Amino acid sequence: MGPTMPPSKKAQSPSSGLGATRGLSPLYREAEAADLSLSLSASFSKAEDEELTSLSWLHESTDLLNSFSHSGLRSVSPLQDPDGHPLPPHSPSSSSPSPDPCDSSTYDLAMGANRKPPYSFSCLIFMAIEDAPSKRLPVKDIYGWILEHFPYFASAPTGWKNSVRHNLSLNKCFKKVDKDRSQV
DNA sequence: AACTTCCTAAACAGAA
DNA sequence: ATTCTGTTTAGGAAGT
Repeated sequence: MGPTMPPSKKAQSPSSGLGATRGLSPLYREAEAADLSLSLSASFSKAEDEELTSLSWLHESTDLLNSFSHSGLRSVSPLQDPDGHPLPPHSPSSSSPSPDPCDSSTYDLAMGANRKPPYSFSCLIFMAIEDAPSKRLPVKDIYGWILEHFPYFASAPTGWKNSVRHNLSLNKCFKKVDKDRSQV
C-alpha cells in the first residue's frame, strides 16, 4: 500500500513518534525566508506525519551533532578493526539502543579522513546543515562542509557532488528554500 | 529470494 | 556558451 516510501533511512524508530517533533519547526519558518539554500523541512503537521516519519531520525541525530561539534569529530574511536576490517556502521553485538544512522561518535577523522566515511550522503548533508548556524546551507557550502570534515572527498572522483545533489532532491528531509535577503 | 536502502552515473532543464 | 544547480531515471551493490 505505500507505493511512496517516505524519505529513506531505515531510521523508522519503533516508537519515537512524539518527541521526535521538536526544535525543528522554526526551520520551516526560515525556509520561507527566501534564500536559495537547503533547509531541513520540519513540517510536523500530523497530517504530513505520514510523509515525514523518517524525520524521527533527525531529531535523534541532532544529538549526534552535539557530539559532533563537541569533539569536532576528530577524537573518537575508529570504526575499523585493527585488522583493517571496515566495520559496519552498526556493531552486530553492540548494545546501542540508539539507531542513529549518523552516529559520528564512532568515527575517527584522523583515520577515516582518507577513507570513505561510514555515513550515507543523507547523513553527511544533514550534519552539514545542522552544523550551520541558521540550519540551512547552499549546496556549495554543503560541498565545502563535507570536504572540510571528510577530506576523503577531496581526492574522490567528482561523482560525489552529483550524489549530494541527488540526495538533496530525493530526500524529503531536505527542503529547498529561496534565497533570503537575509543575512539580515 | 524478495525487499529495502544507498550509491553511482547520466541525461536534462533552468538559472546565473 | 559555460557552469552550477536541481530533478529524474536507471542499474547495481549490500544489508535485512
